[in-house]
Amino acid sequence: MSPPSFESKLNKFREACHDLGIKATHQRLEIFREVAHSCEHPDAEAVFRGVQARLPTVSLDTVYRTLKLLTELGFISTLGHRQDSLRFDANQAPHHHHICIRCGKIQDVSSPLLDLENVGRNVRNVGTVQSAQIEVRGLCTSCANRENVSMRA
Amino acid sequence: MSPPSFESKLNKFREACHDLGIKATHQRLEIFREVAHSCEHPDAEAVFRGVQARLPTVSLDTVYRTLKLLTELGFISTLGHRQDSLRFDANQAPHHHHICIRCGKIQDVSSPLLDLENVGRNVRNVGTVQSAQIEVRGLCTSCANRENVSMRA
DNA sequence: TTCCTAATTAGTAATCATTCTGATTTAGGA
DNA sequence: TCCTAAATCAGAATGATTACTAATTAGGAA
Repeated sequence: MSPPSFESKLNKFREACHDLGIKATHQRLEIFREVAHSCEHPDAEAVFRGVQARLPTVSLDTVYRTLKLLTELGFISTLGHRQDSLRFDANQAPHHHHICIRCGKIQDVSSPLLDLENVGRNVRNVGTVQSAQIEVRGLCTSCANRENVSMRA
Repeated sequence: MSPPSFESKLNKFREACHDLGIKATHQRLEIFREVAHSCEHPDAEAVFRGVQARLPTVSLDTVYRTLKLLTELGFISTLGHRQDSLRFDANQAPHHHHICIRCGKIQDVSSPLLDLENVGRNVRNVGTVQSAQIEVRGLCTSCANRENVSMRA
């Protein structure tokens, strides 16, 4: 990320803190800086090590809390989604998954537009393609209907 | 999955065991059956509970080992991939990821063909789309080059 | 600048999915 | 049937993450 773009993000973060009544602490700013300046898609431990160079007394706990906060505020995001546990599937036909963000239901989705060749054509410059998994998140039809009903009430 | 199709898979599994010199134990067959007959995309714990009804002394460890084996042999697959630790990303522009299966390097990939609207059109029947994450796995360019060199040697 | 309170720290411990260990059992070929 | 490596079992260990406590620090409004 380029420096000017980071500075504007930093200011937005300060504003968001102000609006929410939470404090823009050194730790929070440094942790944001660490993630923003890394191209490595670091994990919490790596962020911790990076921030430690500038704030030697920072605690791992603060790093975890702050990464969670930044994610919730939409300033950073996670790669993939947290998996409480790995799930298995005996359907060996090529397909992808739709995961309901309300009830957690997982449905199989197949689509020629999302097939391996199509993905491969779009990824050629970064490397080879062996597999592609698409995780779509949203409301399943029953949760979406329930939402519509409650909105009308 | 329909019963006849499962029986043929079961036979293929027996054959594969024979070919590889590994044993087609009750536990393995029952664990395979459990995943194949479930439409719930179960996790290891759920498979364990299901198999326990038929094999009361089965251990959780065996379930984990067998699910791993079945995955390696290509009889089942996992939803997404195991994350040792969650990784973070400050790039908030819509993009996806290419993960090198050799060195683990993660690269950002963006493509209009893989954007949210396009995905949404293909998923309309199962629910709404809020976000879509694509994880492409393969070799990064440097690992692919190294592979080509060693193949020529 | 002062003050109030949120935030941080250190250190410990809980949690939960997963994997390892060491002893015991068993599949399946001879 | 017998034998042996492979597989299983029960329980302990591991590793990421989260939580707790009590004491300390520091943001930021007045």
